[in-house]
Amino acid sequence: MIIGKETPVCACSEVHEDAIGRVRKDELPLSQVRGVAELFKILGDPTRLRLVQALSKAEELCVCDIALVLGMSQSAVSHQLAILRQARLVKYRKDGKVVYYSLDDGHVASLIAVAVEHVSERKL
Amino acid sequence: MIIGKETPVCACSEVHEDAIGRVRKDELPLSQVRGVAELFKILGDPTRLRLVQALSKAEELCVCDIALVLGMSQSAVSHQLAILRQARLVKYRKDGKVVYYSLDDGHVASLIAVAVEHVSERKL
DNA sequence: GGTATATATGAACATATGAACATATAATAA
DNA sequence: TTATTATATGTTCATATGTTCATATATACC
Repeated sequence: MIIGKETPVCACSEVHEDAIGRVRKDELPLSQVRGVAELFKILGDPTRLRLVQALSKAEELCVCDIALVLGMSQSAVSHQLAILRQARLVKYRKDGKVVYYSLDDGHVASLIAVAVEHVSERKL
Repeated sequence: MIIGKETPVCACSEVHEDAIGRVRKDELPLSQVRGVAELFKILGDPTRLRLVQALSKAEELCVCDIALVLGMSQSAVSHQLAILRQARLVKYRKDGKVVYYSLDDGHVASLIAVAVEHVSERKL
């Protein structure tokens, strides 16, 4: 097996140069790959997915609302919101003691829509 | 804090009934939420993302090709392919000793495209 | 000031995850 | 048959993750 471009580790002869060339032509820069992977990873948790989904339906929700809708503790919700905040998937607005969260971007909702469609269309 | 619909755990009075009602109206069934989350989770790893991305550029690639392009060991590639297979994101075709993998579905490629767009458009 | 409420954060814990290594399977060739 | 090649799988290990509990911060009210 050949690791990377230089180090020969195996004698794998089944290499398809043309296909490999096509793939190498438009590889995403690693920074983008990492960014995209992180986005998917964040959405790859049922709790956060439901949270984002809830926010996409309501204009905005306070932490208390979210905890109620998702049936989770305030602490758990707050932790997840912190993660979504760091990834800038949500934005927030403070009104007195209450903090209202909303989606920061429409892209995320459409991402989920495409994913739902894909999952729904699966033939068993 | 109120957990679920019944159990009062806190005296949170900042509940917005109307917004909550709207959210509850079209909640995704849990099975779909899980399915979508799993899809995102699988794509939420830089290695697998690069793998899928590579497959979306080439028609098909053998395991050896993938290992070469991604600079990984055959074993690591095979493990990741097993995960993608289980999730039915890829399909394969055997030709003698060689196994050729390809994307099972165009949706996945477009999912990634949307995500790339989202990540790219981020203002710093 | 002090108290209550809404949210945030830190620590601890159990579980999940990805990589590395060794080994197993399957197919071809000799 | 044995040897070789391409791929698959099992195991181990270090690390990451989500939740819970306890506590901290911030704002409003008395």
